Parts: sequence; structure tokens; C-alpha cells
Amino acid sequence: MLPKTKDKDTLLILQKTGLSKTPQRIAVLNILANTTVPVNISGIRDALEAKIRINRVTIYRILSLFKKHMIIREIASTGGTNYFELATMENPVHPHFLCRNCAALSCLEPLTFSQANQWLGPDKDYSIEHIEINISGLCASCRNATKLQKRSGKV
Amino acid sequence: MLPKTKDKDTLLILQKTGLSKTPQRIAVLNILANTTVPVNISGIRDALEAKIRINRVTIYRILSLFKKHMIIREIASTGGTNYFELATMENPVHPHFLCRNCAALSCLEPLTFSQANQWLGPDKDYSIEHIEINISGLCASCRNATKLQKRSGKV
DNA sequence: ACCAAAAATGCAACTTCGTTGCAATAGCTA
DNA sequence: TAGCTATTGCAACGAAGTTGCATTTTTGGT
Ligand SMILES: [Mn+2]
Ligand SMILES: [Mn+2]
Ligand SMILES: [Zn+2]
Ligand SMILES: [Zn+2]
Repeated sequence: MLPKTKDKDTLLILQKTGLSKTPQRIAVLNILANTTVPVNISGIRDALEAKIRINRVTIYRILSLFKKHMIIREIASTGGTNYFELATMENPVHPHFLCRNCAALSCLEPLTFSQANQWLGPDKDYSIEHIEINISGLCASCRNATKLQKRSGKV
Repeated sequence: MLPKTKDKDTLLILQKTGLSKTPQRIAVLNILANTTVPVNISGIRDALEAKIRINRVTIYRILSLFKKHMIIREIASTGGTNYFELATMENPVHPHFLCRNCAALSCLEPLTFSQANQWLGPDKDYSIEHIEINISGLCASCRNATKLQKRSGKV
């Protein structure tokens, strides 16, 4: 998915946005910039634990800040905790797939605006600022596993 | 949106599903059947308060049960608490619109499967069981209010 | 490099959300 | 109606998220 991002690049993001470059912000941004899948808060905390001492309140505040400045996007989930991903031009808004079996969340190909307009219909009452599409079902590996189980008579 | 549902109808839903007809379940189902917009847990609690004495744990358990039996659908939101709506054949899966200003959540027209397949593309690795589309922006009334404010020079 | 002002973080306390175990109660079937 | 089973209420708990305030760090100008 996203190419590996170097610390230098994350520093640039903060600079361009006009945010001060604290070690905590750099660390959080690095996590988000170097993951292949969206991460939720506990994932971020786990990833940070080894790298930096950081208060959990600070993580919440940093994520809110990043979201306000549109550095990151928040992905809603019915599971309670939401996910976050980097919001750059190289990583435009796109649908997500959540496997009901292994709960893995993965990114799908982005929609073009013309595609989006096709199915959004002629509704002109709303000004659309963000479109979130979450698809769920069974991912490839879980589907295969299910097939094999059925074949061998398990469950 | 949905036509007003009578108690008799909600009883039928429970009966068809094979669930026992307790006052608590009937009350929760009536709330969901008679609202024009999806409701979150606190909305359900508020609506129930006047009608029946019910423990909050029971509400959670009833909603889980209804969801498991596909009587209701859960709508994810980045706001933390999720929303619920009745899942009947008269009320098929459809996109939702959330106003960033007034936080009103409203239902949009459902997509046909052929429409959905158009923009889902040729991805065959996933078995798709559920598609959730959440659109956000400004609703008609909030957009008008904003316009008026700008015209009169208010922020 | 230093200093002062402003910003960010840590900490503690608190609220809300959601879950679990168990005892009491109510619904269902015979 | 009686007994069995399913459901609810209650209490307690853990996790998630927020807020106020003291402390520390960053920043920008000297
Ligand atoms: Mn993504
Ligand atoms: Mn709806
Ligand atoms: Zn899977
Ligand atoms: Zn609105």
C-alpha cells in the first residue's frame, strides 16, 4: 500500500501544517505513516510502547489534532473503537473491507468522483464533504479456511 | 420514511423470529419501528424512560439479540456511539447522511444491487455480506443557515 | 546560546460505555 | 397451574474517553 515513510517526511507534514514538532507527535505520525492497514487506538498504543514514553491522553489529543488538520482520517466501525489512517494525496478516500471472521480491516481501491456521482444520484439537498464506505464479509483467507473446514466435515 | 408500526406488528416480528415476547423487547422494538431516523443507545434510553422501567444492561442485551437475528442493523459512526434501525424488507440497506453541523443522521435512498456492483468493481477476493455507506457534510437546513449567516456578516 | 511567552504534555480525577456473573423474576409449555 | 427455562435486574468491573491544572517543552526573538 503506502510506501515506507521516513522520519524526515513526517517532519515535513507537521511543518507544512504549522504544528510544532514534538517527539510524541512525530512518533504517532510515524506509526500511521508506516502501517499497511488502518490502526485503532490500542494498536497505536501498542506500537508506541516500545518507542516512546507517552501518556494515553496525549495520544487522544494528538489524534484529534491530526484529524482537525486533516492529516488523518477516522474510519468508523461497529466494533466500538474506530480506526485511523493517513490522509495524503497519495492515499485518497477509499472503501474499506472488514472481515467478520478475523476482524482484519483492509483498504480497497479508491473511487473516482465520477464513479461516486453515478450512485449518489441527483440528490442536491446535501453538500457532500466526505464519503465513507465500509464493506464487510469474509476475506479471501477466511473464506478459503471455511471451505476447507466444510470439506473436512468440521463445524 | 417507515410507516407507523403498531404494537401488533412488532409482536409478529418477535413471533416470526422465535423470540419470547417480553415487555422490554416489545418496548425497544416499538421505539425502533416508530422512529423516522436511526437512534443511538442514549436515544433509545430516553425514549424508553417514559414508557417502561428497564435496566440499561437489558437494552444492550436486547439490541445484541435483535442484531444477531437480523431484526435490526447497526450503523457505525465516528462519534463513538453507533445507531440502530429496523431491518425489514420494506427498509433495505441504504446509505446514510450525517450532518457535521447539527449531527442529524438521515436515511438516503437504497442502492440497487446492480448499482452497487458497478462501483464495487471486479474484486472477487472478498465475499461481500454487508455494505455500509456513510456520507457526511451539511444538510439542507444547515447549509441555508450558513448562507444566511454569511450574507448578514455573522461568522 | 539564552530567555520569556506560548504551546504541549503528564497526571489525576471523573464520566460514560459496555460487559460479566449471579440471583431473582417472568414467560412458555405441558 | 406447575415446573422448567429464558430473561431481567443488580452490582461490580474494566475500558474508553474527557477535563482541569501543574509541569515541561517548543518556539521565536534577542
Ligand atoms: Mn484505508
Ligand atoms: Mn437508515
Ligand atoms: Zn478474514
Ligand atoms: Zn444539519
